[in-house]
Amino acid sequence: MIDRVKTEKPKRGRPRSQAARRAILVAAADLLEEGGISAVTMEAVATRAKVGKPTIYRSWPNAQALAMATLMEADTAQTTVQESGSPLADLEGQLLKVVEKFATKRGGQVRLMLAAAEQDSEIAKGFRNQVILKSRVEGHALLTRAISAGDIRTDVDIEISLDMIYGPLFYRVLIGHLPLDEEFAKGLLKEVLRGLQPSD
Amino acid sequence: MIDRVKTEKPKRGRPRSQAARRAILVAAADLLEEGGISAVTMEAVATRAKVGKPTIYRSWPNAQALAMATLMEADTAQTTVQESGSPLADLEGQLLKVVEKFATKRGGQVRLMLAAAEQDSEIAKGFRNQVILKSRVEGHALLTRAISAGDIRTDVDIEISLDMIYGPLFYRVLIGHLPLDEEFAKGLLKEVLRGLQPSD
Amino acid sequence: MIDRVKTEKPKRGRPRSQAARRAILVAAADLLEEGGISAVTMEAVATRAKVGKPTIYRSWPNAQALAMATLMEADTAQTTVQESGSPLADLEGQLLKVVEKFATKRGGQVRLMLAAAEQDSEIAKGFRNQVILKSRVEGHALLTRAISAGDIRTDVDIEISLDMIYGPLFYRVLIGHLPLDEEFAKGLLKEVLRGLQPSD
Amino acid sequence: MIDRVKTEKPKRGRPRSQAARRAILVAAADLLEEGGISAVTMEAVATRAKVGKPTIYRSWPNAQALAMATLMEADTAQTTVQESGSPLADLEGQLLKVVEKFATKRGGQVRLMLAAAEQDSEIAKGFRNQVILKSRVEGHALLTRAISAGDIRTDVDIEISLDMIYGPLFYRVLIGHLPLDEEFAKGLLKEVLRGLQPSD
DNA sequence: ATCTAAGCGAGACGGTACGTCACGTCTTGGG
DNA sequence: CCCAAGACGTGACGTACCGTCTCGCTTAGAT
Repeated sequence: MIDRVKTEKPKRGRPRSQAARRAILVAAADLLEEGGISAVTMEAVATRAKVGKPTIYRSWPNAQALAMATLMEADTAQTTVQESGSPLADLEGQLLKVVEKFATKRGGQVRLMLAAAEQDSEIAKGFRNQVILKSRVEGHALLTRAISAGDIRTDVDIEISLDMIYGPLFYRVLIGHLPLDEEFAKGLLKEVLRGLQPSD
Repeated sequence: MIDRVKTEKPKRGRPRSQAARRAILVAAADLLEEGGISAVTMEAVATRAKVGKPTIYRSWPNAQALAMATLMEADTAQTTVQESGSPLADLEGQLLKVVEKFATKRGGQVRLMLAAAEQDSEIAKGFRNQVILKSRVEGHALLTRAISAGDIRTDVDIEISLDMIYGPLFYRVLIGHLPLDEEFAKGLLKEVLRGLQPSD
Repeated sequence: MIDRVKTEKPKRGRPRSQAARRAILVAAADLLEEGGISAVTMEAVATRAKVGKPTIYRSWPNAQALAMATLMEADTAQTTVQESGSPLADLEGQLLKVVEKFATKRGGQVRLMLAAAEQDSEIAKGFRNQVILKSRVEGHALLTRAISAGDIRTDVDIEISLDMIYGPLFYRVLIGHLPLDEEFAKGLLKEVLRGLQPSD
Repeated sequence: MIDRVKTEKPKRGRPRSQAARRAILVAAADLLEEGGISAVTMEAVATRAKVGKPTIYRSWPNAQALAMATLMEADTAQTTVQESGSPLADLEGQLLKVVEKFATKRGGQVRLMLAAAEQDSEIAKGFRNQVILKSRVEGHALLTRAISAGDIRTDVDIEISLDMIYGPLFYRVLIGHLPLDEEFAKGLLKEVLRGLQPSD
């Protein structure tokens, strides 16, 4: 709570209430948990947070944006990566983290209901980038390091490889035809790496 | 336990109008194309199809179900694959068909908005099975044939392999971080097969 | 009470008409009793009477007409008048009968909800004539006889007098500002007659 | 210091729009005039008044209540009586006013369709009190004054007398068996008074 | 120490769509 | 050849949220 940065704006008038913002996000998160994405209505959030609707609209343009923001908020705590060992070991570690994150009901199914959100709005893109593609971006770095380390052929298409790793994860989360668990993640990685490793 | 099959339905009363059913689906499809999933409202469909709302509700329980049914209906026209050549060649052919199907804006983006539908309802499952998993099921057969033909190692995990093939496709469709095109599909298949083929 | 005399023999196809009619009226009467006039819907009657809606429409043009017919039907049993003693005594007797008839909840309040029915349709007029004005017509005869008998002045306006007698009854039934009971009926008649009787 | 009285309601939130309320009542009145009571539908009123349906429901619980309120509103414009002359003369004046009010097609027939409204709801009672019983209450005062003035016997039952005066009026309005006009009102009053006046 | 602009909770506003109900008509197939 | 069953188009119902707009009040930085 430092945030004491000198802002250039004059910023007159009463500042936005941080308490209100927090209450809104908490209320939205509760509703999300209880009734899924469709339960996060402005009316319900306002009532539960004991906040006026305009106060919500001052910070989020519509209900969907608020829901996404709620999901992203809940996601920011999740950062710790281990960073030790070889790149491929790190990759497996990160994959297991992703599995863990999305294997729970509300951590997975519910938040991914949102994956296919209606529009290409800025907030939707932000959601995708932060919640869904973050791991892929991390994987990109790991894969690059693995190439440098000689663990992977130099001629692989990194983008395709990344999709081969992360695509199946979200495929299972979204479609749910088969369970998403550690065993699957490990098997997947093994199978993918078999094709990526140097043949000699 | 199970209801004894007394279901020789007498089928009394006036039968459902096929003309109405067709008009509804056409209207819904048009609206879907024009304004996306959120344009498929019962009111609009009823008006456009010149049909009473109760007539729609008699066949579909809510707007979302109708939208899904519309997508599934449009999907049944899908041509069956060629079935010539080797299993792996057939697999590539089928993959390209899937790409073609989802690469269009309305054929892809729009219909997959629905991928992450709200509930585990029967209709949602049907949608997933028919529209999303159908290709995967076909792929299963092809992969099995490829194993029999000796084109693929006998010890591969078929489920994981299938996810490695189809997962990335839907990953790109849903998240849209990179384009879904023929080149990607071919490169993906090549990379996947490299890991699956016998080492000799 | 028994009208199930010779319905045993099969009729090989044709006239179920009277049974249907009776079933409809019974169902309508039941619904009227249970939920008031607004409960008498064609759908409910058809379902309860196990009769097709068109069968009802064949006999009554709409739901309101059916409801009125139901009320009229129930009213026809009511005929017995005493016809003894002087005209004025008979008048009091008849008045008490009317009070009794409308003092019950469903016999009064409910059926008179209909008094102010929507239109001047033929059926509505019939209802008014039979259920509401029947007693007034009887009263007309009694008053005429009373004049002949010298119990009432010869110069009274009979129509006004009748309205003075029956108007207050329905006024209380409809508006309900004060109870409709024997005491009121007797007091009313006494007061009215005081003005009508010869002054000498 | 000054004890602040806290009796007033805080009355938070945006106040109800009087413009909307007026527009609704005007629209309802117009529809009532044009198509009778059944034309006063929430949809039609909302459309014509350019008002959202919930705005109407915020003030009236259902269509019937709105229709009654419309009639009552239209009734408040009613001119107060003259108040000069003797009580009995005043009574006649008031009676003629009532006749005038209900003799018109829309001022009478239409508004009295409502007399027998479905339920004992608060709004229905209010309607009865204001539109139908108001004149009776005024009549009560006049009759009491007439007794004090010695124009009427002291032993009459006032309630019965009032019903004898006003009952026939509404009887004719509701049932319509005979016309409601000045002549009738005057004749009625004369006949009633004949019984009420002192015999000497 | 005031002024005053912006934020606050509350809630009414005009809308749109919902899903239900009953209407009165039409269309089957079984008795 | 009826007639029960039930689907049809119509249209109003009353509800839920939407996103916007007053209200009368804080609140806190600028005057």
